[in-house]
Amino acid sequence: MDKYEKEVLDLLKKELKKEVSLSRPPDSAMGDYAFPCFVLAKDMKKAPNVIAEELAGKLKVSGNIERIESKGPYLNFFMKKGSVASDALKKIFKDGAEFGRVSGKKKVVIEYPGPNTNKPLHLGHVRNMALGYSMSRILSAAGNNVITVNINNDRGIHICKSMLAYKKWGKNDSPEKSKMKSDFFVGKYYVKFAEELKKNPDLENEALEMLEKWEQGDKEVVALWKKMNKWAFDGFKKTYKTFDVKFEKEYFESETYKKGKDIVMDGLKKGIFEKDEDGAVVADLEKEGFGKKVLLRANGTTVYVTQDLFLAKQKFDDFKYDKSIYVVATEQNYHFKVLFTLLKKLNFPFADKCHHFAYGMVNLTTGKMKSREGTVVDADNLVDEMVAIAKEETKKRHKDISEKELDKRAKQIAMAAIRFYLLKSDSIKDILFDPKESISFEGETGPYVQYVHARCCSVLKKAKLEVDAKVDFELLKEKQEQELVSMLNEFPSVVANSAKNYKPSLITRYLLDLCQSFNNFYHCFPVIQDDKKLEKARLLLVDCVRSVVENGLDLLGIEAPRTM
RNA sequence: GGACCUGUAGCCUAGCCUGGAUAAGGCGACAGCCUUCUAUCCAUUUUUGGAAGAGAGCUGUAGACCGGGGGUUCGAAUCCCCUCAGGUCCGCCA
Repeated sequence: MDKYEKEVLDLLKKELKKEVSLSRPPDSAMGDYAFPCFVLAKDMKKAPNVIAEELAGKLKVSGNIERIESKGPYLNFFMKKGSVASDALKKIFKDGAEFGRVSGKKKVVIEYPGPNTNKPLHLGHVRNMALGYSMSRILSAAGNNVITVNINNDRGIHICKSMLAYKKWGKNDSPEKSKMKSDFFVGKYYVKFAEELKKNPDLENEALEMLEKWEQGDKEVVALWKKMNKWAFDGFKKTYKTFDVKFEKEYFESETYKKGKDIVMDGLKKGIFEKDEDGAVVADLEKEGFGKKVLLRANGTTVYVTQDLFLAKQKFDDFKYDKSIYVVATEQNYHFKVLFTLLKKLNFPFADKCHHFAYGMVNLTTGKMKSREGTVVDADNLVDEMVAIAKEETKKRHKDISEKELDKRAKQIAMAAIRFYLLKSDSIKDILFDPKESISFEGETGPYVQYVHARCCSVLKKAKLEVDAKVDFELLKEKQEQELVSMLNEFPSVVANSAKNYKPSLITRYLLDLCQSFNNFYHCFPVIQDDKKLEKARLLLVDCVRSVVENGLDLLGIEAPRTM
């Protein structure tokens, strides 16, 4: 709540002797705040529009309130434009990159993207990375100490499948020899396995045998595993660099998959879990609606959820977090519900600090992505393709641009297009990845927002005047200007809301609205002009828009270009 | 069989948590604006047609009884119940 809202509320409270809440009128021309009078109708035994009218007459304007009007059952408050603009723009100008950020000490651990080492990162991981990256920035802006961790699923039957295929058909080939990015090289054999499996179903058993050998520490199998995992990791590293993803700590399933047993045994002792007739340890989650869940197999080995129990505790021991966020697809909703329920049953103090940040699947226009069938868009290929298109578009507009500058701009634009596209809709929803639409540089896209930033920079550069906050704020009296000011003012609460609800899409949405509003203003009124006083005021406004756009894009992991 | 999620103009989405005024944006369609270039002209002006877009611009119009039904409420896209459709999951795989 800002001080203006408080001022209005105080005035109402004084008159009504009770707490009420305000809303926003649908159109800024109808006022800055509105008080719907329905809530008073019963007590006062009067029609809401009568109450509104009476209040409008009774309430005395003061302070920053300019006037009060009744409109039907609503009481609308208009604030003094000059003081709102003065407060907002001065603060934005002064705070710069800090505007919208608050300080705090809470520790948040965020885990993503959790790759499997049997294939390269694909479009699904790209959404994961875009969300994880942006979410960590948003949380950090909202005053959290954010720690990024990654869990590598580097062992298991799926890993053995690509290993087996390489062993059988790889003929000692290597990424270097075949001039392939190393994780793509590994992925090739995962696809190969699936193809061969159709002809020879027995391969499934061979892979299982290999897994057993791996678990027994068979030298040859472990050596192959190390070799192929290194290829996978080397490839991932390059992709992470493209997406600017870094981790404070990495966990490896190969090192933790046997752990968690103690936790389960302890739970068994305390009677939280039970043994079934086959000797497996199970948790009865019928009451919660999750059925019976095996935690230790009859042979005493752990399962997926057991390992995650251990990792949750490990992460807490490592970081003593206030919040632990898992960025994992919605497919695993059930798994995380079970995991968190188990943590609660085990009375871990961090049980209710865990949050599954779920995101929907990315489907292709051609159907569902299946890495086994090779119908995926790989992260690296996607980036390459987008960069190529951005290059072409940029070339069209700048005939004599240097190759180096072109590369830089194209990459900036391509990454913005990808990130923005994946962040703009609610993360819970499945999205359809339409390559054609995603590469469009018109409409609700990252490049559109970037363009506004470039445009602001261009105006500021062309103007001969120095930008400062010593301007006559009363001059910003056009509707478009006031709307911009009030939108800029909202940025901090948008950031807070976005962090609280884990919704990066609120930032994208806000930026689109702001940019549209700015383009409208820019189109209607000249900034650079003979009236230097007005020019100065507008320049400050432009600079504040630029600043907020930059801050907003930063939260999405998108660079704000000075030129495009 | 059970659990969870999603259904909003032709298409893609926002709003749902925290109920409030006319359901907001984008794509596509249609109609315009602005700038430049070009064609028509001896020249100017006007008109018209074409092309490109200010560093990737703007405005307007048409298009939705918010999947359907019921309930709560002064008031429901929003909350509750039922129902239909789509998706995902429910393994001693990870």
